[in-house]
Amino acid sequence: MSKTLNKNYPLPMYYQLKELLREQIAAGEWQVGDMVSSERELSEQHNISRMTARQALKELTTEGLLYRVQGKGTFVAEPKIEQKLTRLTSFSEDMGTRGFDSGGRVLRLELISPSTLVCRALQITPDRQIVLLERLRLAEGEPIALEICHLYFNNVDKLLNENFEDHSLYNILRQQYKILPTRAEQQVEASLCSQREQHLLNIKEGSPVLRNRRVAFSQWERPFEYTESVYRADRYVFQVELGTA
Amino acid sequence: MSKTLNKNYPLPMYYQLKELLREQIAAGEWQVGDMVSSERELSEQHNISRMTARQALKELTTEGLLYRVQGKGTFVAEPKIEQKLTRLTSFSEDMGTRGFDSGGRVLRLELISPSTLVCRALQITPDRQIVLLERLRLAEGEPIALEICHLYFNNVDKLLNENFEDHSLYNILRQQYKILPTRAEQQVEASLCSQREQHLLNIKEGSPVLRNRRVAFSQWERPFEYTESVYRADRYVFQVELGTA
DNA sequence: ATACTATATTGGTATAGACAACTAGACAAT
DNA sequence: ATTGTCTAGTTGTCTATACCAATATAGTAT
Repeated sequence: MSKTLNKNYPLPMYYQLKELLREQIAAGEWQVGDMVSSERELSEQHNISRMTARQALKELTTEGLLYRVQGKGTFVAEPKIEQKLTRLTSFSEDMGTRGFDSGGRVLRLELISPSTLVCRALQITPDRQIVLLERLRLAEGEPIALEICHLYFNNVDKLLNENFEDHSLYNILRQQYKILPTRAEQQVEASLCSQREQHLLNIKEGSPVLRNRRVAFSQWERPFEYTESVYRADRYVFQVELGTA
Repeated sequence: MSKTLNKNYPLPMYYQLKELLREQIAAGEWQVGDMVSSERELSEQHNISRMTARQALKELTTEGLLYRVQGKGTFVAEPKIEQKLTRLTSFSEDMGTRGFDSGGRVLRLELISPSTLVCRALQITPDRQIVLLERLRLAEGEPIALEICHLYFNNVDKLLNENFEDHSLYNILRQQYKILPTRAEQQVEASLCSQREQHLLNIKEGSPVLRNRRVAFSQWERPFEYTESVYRADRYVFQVELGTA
């Protein structure tokens, strides 16, 4: 019994158990794919009925944090948002090449003062310092997108020592900084490329591009990332699912 | 007891009840906002325990078909997809004008033979006839998008008599044809406008546009709509939410 | 080795009942 | 008029129990 739940206190038992499980998973007690305690184990450990433990597990399942297999157990699921966000960029490499996405040349990686736009997006004051990360994304060796990330959280300056050419940003955030992306708001629009973009993306003057602005939120509903991306229109299609997801 | 559930049959009771409720709602037995039977009513009507009825209601709630208010009851929710799809176009009219969206001039409305592309999208054979509906969407009197819908379902030809200038397509489909949009796949890309689009949208030659392809599915997982839209890039931003759905 | 069998464990379904929290309306007291 | 109180009806939480269905494992028979 690692941490007793508070009977007869404002929050329902199943809810307290949900929070506890969430914490334990965030703390790395179980990794993605690991089996968490079974319903019967939880009910004995916390002195609650199996149906109550079950409710907690079931709700965490519909929230996408866990998945269940009859006869086997309940397991920690792959984070949903990362799937969706990477599925976006991975749509760039549908032209034959498999795997080695997440590549890209780092153009800038530095500590800067945020613009007012970025301050609003990240909900911070202008006196904070943020990390700017600019990358050129490649597919089959060809440039396909220009991406400018603005990042802010505790100890964000440590990011300056990370290697973004070999590791994905989100993996680093999750593993080193305990930041779990859980939600994102994104806007997409079309426009023509600037001269700088034209050169970096290796396209003709006046070519159309897809412009992408994204604010990503952590498990604590804090915005930690504001990213502007520019995609070559001739190599990139933005895919959206509405309804089920 | 309108329709008895089949005890000891392959499908669980709560699942049968879910399906029954879905049918009753689709049949218009309850309208959006109406209160459906209470848990105790359902448990008495169908001779099941309250918890079983509760499971059906709760799952339909997480699926977005119902919503519940403690102390009041369980109610029919606004269809989710329509919210999302209309939120897209309604983003066009964020520039002051409220309300009178869904307007637009009908340019074509006729029965045609589908192209192979449309056949694949709608999962039909080329011998079927589909309805083509081309509309110019306006905001503040200005053209903002060109939209070409391809529609196929039973009695699709009746659509030729509908008035699309005053009523929304999805409202007509739901009320007259019992077709509930439940899911859509959508692709967005950027490109330059064609000469025809340039004239209709009243933009300059070589202007960038957002191109949008959408396949929408009914409650029976049948694709009933394939739509290609072209949006003026200077007046339209595509908004996406990732994660919370 | 392969196939079967028994058993234990897991989640899935279902029941019956209890009490809490909340809503809305009726009605009385102020 | 406002406030308080009661009541009936609703969903929310929780317990205790039982059995079913799918899976994993160890042991056994072939």
